[in-house]
Amino acid sequence: MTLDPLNPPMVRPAPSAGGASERLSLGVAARLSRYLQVLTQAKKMGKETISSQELSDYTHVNSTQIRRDLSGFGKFGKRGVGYNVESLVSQIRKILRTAGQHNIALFGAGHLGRAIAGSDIFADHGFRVVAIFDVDPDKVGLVVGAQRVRHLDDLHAVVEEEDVVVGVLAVPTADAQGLADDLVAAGVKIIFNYSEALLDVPPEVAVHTSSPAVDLLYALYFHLT
Amino acid sequence: MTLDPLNPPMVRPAPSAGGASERLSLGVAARLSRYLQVLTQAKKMGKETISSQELSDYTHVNSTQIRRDLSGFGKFGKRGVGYNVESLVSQIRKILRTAGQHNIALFGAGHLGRAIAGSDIFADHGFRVVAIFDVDPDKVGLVVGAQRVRHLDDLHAVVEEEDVVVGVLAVPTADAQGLADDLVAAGVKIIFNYSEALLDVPPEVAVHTSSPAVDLLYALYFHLT
DNA sequence: TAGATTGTTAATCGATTAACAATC
DNA sequence: TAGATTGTTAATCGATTAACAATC
Repeated sequence: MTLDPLNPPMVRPAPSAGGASERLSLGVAARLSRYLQVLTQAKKMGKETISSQELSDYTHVNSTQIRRDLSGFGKFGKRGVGYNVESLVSQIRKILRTAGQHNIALFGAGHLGRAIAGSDIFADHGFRVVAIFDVDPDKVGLVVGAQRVRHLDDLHAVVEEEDVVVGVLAVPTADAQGLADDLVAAGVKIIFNYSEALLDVPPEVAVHTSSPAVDLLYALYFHLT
Repeated sequence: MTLDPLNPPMVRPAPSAGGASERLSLGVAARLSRYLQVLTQAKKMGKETISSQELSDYTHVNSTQIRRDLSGFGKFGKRGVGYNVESLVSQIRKILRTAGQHNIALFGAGHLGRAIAGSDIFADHGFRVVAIFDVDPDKVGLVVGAQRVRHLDDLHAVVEEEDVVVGVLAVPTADAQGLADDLVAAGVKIIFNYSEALLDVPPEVAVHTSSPAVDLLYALYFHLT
């Protein structure tokens, strides 16, 4: 990336959070999120500092690029030492503007839904499951994780009252599109899809589909060749 | 809204063997895998042809790039019509050299393990769960999906007899590194990690860590800005 | 034919890397 | 100091895109 002042780089230094800066490029935002994952776990394990080389070992992003991604926003590291894990976590959270608490509505109280509700993989990054829904009336009322399973009729009220920003679909493929429609109608703009369905949603809604098999195919290709 | 910039999977490519045919670049292999996911589902839904624009809508990969990725390997499309779904699936499988059957050993018979064993998300792409392991002696012997849960002592024998190429870790974070070590010792070269652990493995072993929270952070960034 | 969509080119943009001075 | 690691530059390589002729 050039530093030509006439051509503002995509990654513009964000002067001490709060100042409006340009939107990050897709690649930078994706990489910063990845660094955050590793840093969060490293912090849990009691690691206090981490070098760009160590981050590279875990993320498979080139270490020069890591330093470059970070130095665009400030001088977070100490030469000869590395980066302070805890402070880097909060710096990146600030850059990504995802420092707060974000509420999730979970759909599906089957095995996958229970696994998600019982995991802290979301909680560690500030996401909280505030409601669990299931279409099966037999499951409504059961307690899963810290939540009682609710009926779909409550969706609109819950989204409004709890400020739900993400809907997670842990349901059979056949049910996914209908629930996506409900979420869109309730005003939720981000859908995380664990089913295999190809969801059709309005352009302003973001869908992320989990695809472990795709990741495996990819890994396999490099293993076989 | 564009969601995924093709999150480069966290995979460590095995060191390239001598010369041989040109290996696909990381990006091309990742994108082809994604096309395969959409095509597989489109095929299930009875779709016979698909245009690069439709593929783009579902993968968020630019349609020109899709045509370019594909045309590098042959003229698979019909102008004015699009691509035949079924034939494109088999062409891409050939390109990725993952057309056969690949055997998986699954670790963890908890909610996540059961969800995986009961899903056809892997089966649709030629991956078959041939064994389930759990460290909990109380779970050994239970039937999950089509498998009886086994004791870890059987690992070496199963890997050899069943030609296991992938180990999937659906276990608590604290157990993941130990099992990764066992898998490496048994000769498995690809590990799919659903825990939060940062796994240390030899360079020839590929680790993919599932990180839904990272994907959500990324989606959230573009939602908020 | 008319409309749609592929295959391909050329230009631009972003990622990657080696190298190294700065400095902890 | 000596060793380590950041921050930064400059050069290269590969990815991405708009545009459009070819053609179904």
